[in-house]
Amino acid sequence: MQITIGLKTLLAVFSYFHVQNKIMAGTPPNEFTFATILTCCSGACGFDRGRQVHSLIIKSNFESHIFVGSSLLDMYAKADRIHEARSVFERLPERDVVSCTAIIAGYAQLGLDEEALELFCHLQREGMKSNYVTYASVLTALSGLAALDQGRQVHNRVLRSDLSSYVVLQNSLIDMYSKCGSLSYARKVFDGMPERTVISWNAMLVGYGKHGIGREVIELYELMRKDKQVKPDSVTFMAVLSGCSHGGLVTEGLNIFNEMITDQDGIEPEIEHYGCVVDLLGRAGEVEKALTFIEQMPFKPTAAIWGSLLGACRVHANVLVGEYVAHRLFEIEPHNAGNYVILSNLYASAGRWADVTYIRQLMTEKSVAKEPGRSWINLGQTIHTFHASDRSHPRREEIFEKVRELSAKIKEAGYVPDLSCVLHDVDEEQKEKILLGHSEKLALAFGLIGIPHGLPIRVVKNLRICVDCHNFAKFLSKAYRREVSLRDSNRFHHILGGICSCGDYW
DNA sequence: TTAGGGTTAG
Repeated sequence: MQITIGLKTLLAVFSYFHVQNKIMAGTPPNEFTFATILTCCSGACGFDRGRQVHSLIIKSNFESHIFVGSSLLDMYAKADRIHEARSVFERLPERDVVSCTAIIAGYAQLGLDEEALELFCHLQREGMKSNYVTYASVLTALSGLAALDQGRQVHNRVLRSDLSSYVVLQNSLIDMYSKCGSLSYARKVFDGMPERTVISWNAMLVGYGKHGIGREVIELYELMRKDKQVKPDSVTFMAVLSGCSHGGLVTEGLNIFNEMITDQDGIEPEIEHYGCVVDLLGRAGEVEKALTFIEQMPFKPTAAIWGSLLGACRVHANVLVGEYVAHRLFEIEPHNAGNYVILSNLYASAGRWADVTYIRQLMTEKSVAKEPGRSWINLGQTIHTFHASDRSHPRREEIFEKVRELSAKIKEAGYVPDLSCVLHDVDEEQKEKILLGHSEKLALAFGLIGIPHGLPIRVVKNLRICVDCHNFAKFLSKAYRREVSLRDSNRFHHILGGICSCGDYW
């Protein structure tokens, strides 16, 4: 990988000077030269060079050439300059499937999913033809949004096109369905595939893992071992180990890790696999064992690994190890608010309020800000997004009324607001008000209003779900006899009858 | 000559 980037950069520099020399020698570069050179300027490191090439392109009057323009906008998109990319796209006198796909993919790859979807729909209305790259790109955006209805529509379009047998597209569909919360559709696509690549298997395994269905992970993995067409790779093991961890299959996970250690498949465990084992041990409450494991592994622990163990310490209320781990984590990630929040929750669970206050002060001192939490819910074709205490929704009065009604009803059933989830230094009444305004609760209340009984309420959150909101959703599912599916930044929580598929560990 | 393919531990 390192070599590839090195070569690419080298090639970019070479091509650049080659072009410059040609110009100086009186041989002007043409559309072929520019389109090629730009593909070597991708990413942040090639951006300066790319911009220089752009000015040459303008001087040579090639900016509106379709191939040159497509590479140019792709170069900007890959350097995280989506506005520049869009403006190149808008200036193109004619568009084709490649230029349209490049800009849609640009938005999707930067996580600007709504913009990607909007543009896809707009260009389709204008008569854009899609090919498999276009569909794969829009499916990525739909996965990010968890927009199941639109995902199914795109699937239907794919089925009506002559692209439906593309393995790549089917892999995208598996991923889209699983990220949109529908494992059964994902499995349908998987089962219907005449041939599968290792990616197809991995996508399905990751799906089961994220949904916490450990048994299916193991069953599918065993099925994969019997399939002579395909061999597991490093990602397969990651998917299986993580699936075991999320699904609570500790022994199975450890066995599979040992199989890797004994090198049965020629795939050496990487730091990520060690990370999965830390998670596996931590989840099982073996926090000290996990710490020893970290100290003995042949890699320097990353923030992800310490983060996993800190999460385990929070769940199992191990303040001693938690404090140690948090400080290792603060050394690596001093500005990640999530870590401070978990340590604060850990202190709160142990009733160490002075330490909770200290963490809050520390966050202020270091000006660590929490990334704003955001939840959304799809109703038909529309995505409704909520921020904390969001009053921008046209049906806000109804929504806030529903949250209050909900809260009162589940309190009767035993729900107690977990005030330790509020880091602001305010009185208890205020804390409860802040908690009730959490974006997940607004989205859940809106789902309860808008989604007919009998259908699951599917909510997506951009961060890890908060402890109080998780508890709230559990009580809601029982009191209103509703199935709740919550996707957070980590995994799915399927909540039914007051019980969550994550086993309260996340 | 242009987009480019899907899966990755907290």
